[in-house]
Order: sequence, then structure tokens, then C-alpha cells
Amino acid sequence: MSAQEWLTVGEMVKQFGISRTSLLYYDEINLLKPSKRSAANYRLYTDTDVKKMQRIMLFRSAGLALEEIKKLTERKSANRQVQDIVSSFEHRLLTINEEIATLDQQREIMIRLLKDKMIYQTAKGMTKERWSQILSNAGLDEKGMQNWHQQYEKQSPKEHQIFLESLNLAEDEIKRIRLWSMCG
Amino acid sequence: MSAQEWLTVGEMVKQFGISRTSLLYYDEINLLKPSKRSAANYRLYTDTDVKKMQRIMLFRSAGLALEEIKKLTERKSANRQVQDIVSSFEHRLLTINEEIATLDQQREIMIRLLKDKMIYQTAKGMTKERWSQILSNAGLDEKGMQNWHQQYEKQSPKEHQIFLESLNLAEDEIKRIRLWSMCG
DNA sequence: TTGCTCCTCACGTCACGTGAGGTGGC
DNA sequence: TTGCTCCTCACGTCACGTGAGGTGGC
Repeated sequence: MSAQEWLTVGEMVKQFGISRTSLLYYDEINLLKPSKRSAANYRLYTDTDVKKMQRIMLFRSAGLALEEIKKLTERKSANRQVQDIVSSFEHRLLTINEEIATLDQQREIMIRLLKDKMIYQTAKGMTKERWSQILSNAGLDEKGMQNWHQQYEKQSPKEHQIFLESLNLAEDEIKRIRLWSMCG
Repeated sequence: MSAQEWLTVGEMVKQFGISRTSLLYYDEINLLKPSKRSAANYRLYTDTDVKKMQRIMLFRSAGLALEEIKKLTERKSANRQVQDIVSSFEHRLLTINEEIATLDQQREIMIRLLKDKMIYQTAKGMTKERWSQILSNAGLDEKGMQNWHQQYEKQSPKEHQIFLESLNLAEDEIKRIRLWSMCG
């Protein structure tokens, strides 16, 4: 007999880097019930349980809902199984794309709001570096920034000028940036 | 006096395209309490309320939490106001980026899982069109697909071959795709 | 009187986190 | 005996949705 036939909750926590409460919750909703209990009522997870947990973690890392994972990890005829899994995966894929699209929109709105704030205050301590940092936090790289300035210059050159002035840049630097924005 | 001095809940719903329960909820959590009540206890929103609602909807469209919006729409000294807003916006921007990063990872995992499913079943009805459709649902355009094939060919040419065979493509088409993948 | 709109509870959702209060193992 | 791990409730979270049961306005 090997030293470790079953794993306790704490050992599972270490194995999978998941929280104790998650494990208890999975038990409660019948997603993963440990196959055994000790004399003192401790949960004991068998090798089969561990393997099921691996699948659960995999599906979870793709963002599937637990209720969905439950359906997919129940045993059924192999054929239905595959069909269900594929269509479940496709559905999740569509949802992921929608969620990304929503967040992309939110990001654009957020950048616009920040831009407006910057224009209408002659912000104390607002510098070129500060603004670069904000845009960089927004996930824009060098190319993205250039693109952003170009768009800004194209759509409202006057605002762009005002914005650049609000950053306390020297006149010649403003000219340089605007030129660079126009020729991109 | 104008015909409409105040708006009822139903009129607000139409104005903002929001649900009735949301409006009631905003009242409950003191985010937006209508300034008046009618004799029959109906909520009556004034012009000021409507303007506040506009800000709320704007912030909501950037994904800010209601508790955060509540703080930002409370009156304070103008200076703290601006500081709070800017840092709140920046924080949201960071969160948005993290959320997008997570979803991007989930998308990659999902595509990999689908790919594996496709390989290990000689899928009934699995065709090139079906697979193209799945990848397209995943948000990949022509370039993205080409890139995907290239990666696949590079990392595991044998699996790529097996995969293409599983799509029931003619031999010469498989060759064409692999060549095109290698030369990209 | 008849719809229509409005009102106030109260409970459900999803995936846990956070205690409180208590027991088993070494 | 002392930590350590484990157990079972029970309530909180976030932004509403979904009834139930009842009243006001035209």
C-alpha cells in the first residue's frame, strides 16, 4: 500500500492552489464529492476524485460556469458527451468575445473621460510623463499612442493643441508632436 | 409652467433605457433618490435628478461599481473631487486591462480545448467550414487564422497533418495549406 | 369598472469569503 | 496539554430579476 491513498482537504488545497471554501462549495453543490470520509468525518479524496478535479480546474480556467462543468463531468454516452462539450465550448467562446468587446468599449469610454478631465483642468502636476503613464496603463504601446495622437489630431486639432498645452510642454515640442501626429 | 416638471419611474425607464428595478435599487442604496414623491407616493424625478442620472449612466458605461459612482457623484470640494475622479478612473482602467487579459487567456485555452476535441474524434460532420466557423467565432480574422495555422505547423507539424486529415480534406489541399502555413 | 402604472416586501442569483463555535490527531 | 487541521452552520457579497399582494389615476 502506498503512503498516500487519499488526500484531505488541506492536501487538495496545496495540490491545486484553490481555496478551502471552494472545495467545500464544490462538495455542497455536488460538483465534486469526496469518495470517502474518515472516522472523524474528514473528507478523503481518492485518485479518481483528483483526476476529476483536474478536469474541473481546466474547465474553470476557460471560465466555464460550475453548473456547466457539472454537466460536462457527469457520465453519459460518449457521443452525447462530445456533442455537449463542443457546443458548450463554442458557447463559452462566443461569450468570451462578447465580454471582451464590452470591456474594449469600456476602455475607450474611460480613456475619453480621462482625456476630458485633463483638458478642463489645468491640472496641478499634470505632465507629459503622467499622461504617458496613464495611456500606458490603458494598455497602449508606442504604436498605440502614436495612433491615439493621430486620431486626436485628425478629429479635433484645436482640442489636441489645448490638451498638449495643458501638459505644460514647450511650444516647439507641441509643434513636433502635432507634426508627427499628422504625418504618421 | 411646462407640461412635464417631473418624471415618474416609467418615464425615466424610457428616457434611459434602464430597468425599473435598477431605478428602485439606486433609490434603495441612496445612489439616486428622487427629489419628490407624489400624493400617492409615486417617485418624481426632477431635472437635477435627471442630470445626475446622466452622469451615473456615463460612469456605468465605463463599468464603475455603483458604490464608486456614489462617491464620485457626491458633492465635495472641487479639488478633492477631481483627484478622486482621476484616480478612480485610472484604477478602473487597470482593472479593465486585467479583465481583458484574463479573458484573452481563457480564449486561448478554449481554442486549444476545441482543437484537441477535434483531433481526437474523427468528428462526424466536422468539415473545414465548420472549423473555420469556430475559429471565426473565436474572433480570428483571415490573418489570425493564417497565424494560427503557422503556429500549429511550427510547433507540431504532425498534429497539424492529423488535424487537417480529420477535416476530410483532399490530400493536395492539405499540402497546400501546410505549405502556405510554412511560408506565411 | 377596467386597464395601466405605481408601490412595498421578500426571496433568488453566483462562487465563494468570513467568522463562530466545536471536535479529532499527533 | 498544545497546536494544527478539520467539521458544520449561517450570514455577506453585487446589481439587480422575479414574483406576490395591494393601491392610485384616468
